[in-house]
Amino acid sequence: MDHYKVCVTQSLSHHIELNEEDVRLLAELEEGPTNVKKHTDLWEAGKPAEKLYTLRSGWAFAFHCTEDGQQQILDIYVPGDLLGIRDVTFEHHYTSARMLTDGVICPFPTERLHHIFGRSPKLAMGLHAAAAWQQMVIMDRLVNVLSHNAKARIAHFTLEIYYRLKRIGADVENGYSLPITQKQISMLLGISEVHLSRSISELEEMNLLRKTRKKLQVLDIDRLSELARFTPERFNDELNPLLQVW
Amino acid sequence: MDHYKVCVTQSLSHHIELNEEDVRLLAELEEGPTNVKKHTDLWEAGKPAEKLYTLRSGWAFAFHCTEDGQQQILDIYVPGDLLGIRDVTFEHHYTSARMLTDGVICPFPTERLHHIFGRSPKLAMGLHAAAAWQQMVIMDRLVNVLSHNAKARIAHFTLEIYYRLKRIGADVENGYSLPITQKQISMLLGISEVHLSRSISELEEMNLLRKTRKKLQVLDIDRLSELARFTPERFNDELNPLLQVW
DNA sequence: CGTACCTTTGACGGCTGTCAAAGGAAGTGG
DNA sequence: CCACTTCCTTTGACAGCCGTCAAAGGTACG
Repeated sequence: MDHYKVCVTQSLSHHIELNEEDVRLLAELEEGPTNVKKHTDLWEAGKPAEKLYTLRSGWAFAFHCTEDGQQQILDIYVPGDLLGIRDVTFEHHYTSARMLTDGVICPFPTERLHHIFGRSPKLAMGLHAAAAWQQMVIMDRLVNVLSHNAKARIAHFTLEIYYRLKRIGADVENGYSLPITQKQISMLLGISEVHLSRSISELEEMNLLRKTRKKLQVLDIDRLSELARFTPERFNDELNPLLQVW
Repeated sequence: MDHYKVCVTQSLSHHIELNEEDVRLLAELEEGPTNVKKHTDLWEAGKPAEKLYTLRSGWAFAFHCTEDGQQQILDIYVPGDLLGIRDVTFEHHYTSARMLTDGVICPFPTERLHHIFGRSPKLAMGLHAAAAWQQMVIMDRLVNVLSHNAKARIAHFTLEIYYRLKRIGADVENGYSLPITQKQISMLLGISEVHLSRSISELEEMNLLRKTRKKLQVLDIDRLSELARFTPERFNDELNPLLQVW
């Protein structure tokens, strides 16, 4: 059986080793791949949390709507990410989520999660580890915003995406595509659109990176890492060996 | 059996309903309550993640040490919190953690977690839900920092602690004790110590809250909530009914 | 080809950071 | 119990990073 025909296996294989039986169980539970268009809503804040999704290809983002109609970007998803693990243990969605590009998703109905927990402790642990990994990324982003100025925040963001894409085997050496607007980046980083534009220009003049409308290239990873105090070891997501007992 | 003799039951009972058997299993696995002094280190960044802890009483915090010897506060723990769920799926601790006050903790060895996952899907789900709840709180804090100025951040922080303490049955109406320094609060909120002090004064002049050295009192919860765009429903942590199948 | 959206640039103001010092509160040792 | 030290909080002065407003230039899309 081709493991990667089951979408969620890609996400979980970062954390646990899957055997044939695990893959069979997941295949039973997961719904087939679905094509989704750019701007498709995956879920909406306040609605029941009925599914989680594997993002097989394409980008997506999570957001809040503020009362004045603006949307506050909260999170960004790249191919291979597991979407909605946070929301799915609550009765209602905490965020809304929408596709940034065309893509392929594999839905996984919430109520089938208890089959995972009931029939395969290892898979349950893998899911839990994936959630913990996501929490670490968010924590890392919080630290970034709490302690860095605009240029360092941009450097950190650049490297976070760089390593997340590298983790799923993408070619990032010659720049990676970044299908979000500067307005959206500015919200992720807590700075204004205008100041973001200026700060990116400064980083380009320093020869640290180069950004075009839809692409971002890392030019000097060492100086970027120093500026953002970014250590990629955090992204190593080996499961604690104390938990690997099966 | 008195459920609350097993510390971790208090934390998990927010998310799932525990029966006698669940409590017995947890009692088997948990180590007994231990008194810890103020300033005691619970764990250290980089070291193996060997235990998670229930904080039965007392306050604690998680932090990073920066190269210049400063410490960046990342998270704050109140009585009843489950400490280290994030770290425990990784081989090494991502953060350090230290007691803010004297307290009582119940250690839970990491390697026994697989007994939870192996023998009780419900408890495993409860643990997972507790982790997801913590991630929601962090996300909420990230949104706070991304979109609010100093005064609104302080209002948000005030309310976050208010509702977290209320959730565990503390009396918060007449003010709650807050055993952390303004320097530490300023790091949690991403503003300078000096500016924090000034902004608190402004909030006091507006009659929204009152802060003394070790106490914080909410005076006008409606206006505070409006200022911080804080909606306490997020802190309702009922498990998704789609997952309650046992 | 025209419109809508995205990015850049300029000007200006203000929120916030830094430096410095003073006043309190708490903890320590005699 | 008091003197002393240390830590915490507050206040003032000043600079600067960053937000807002506005408009122009560029790009994508129908």
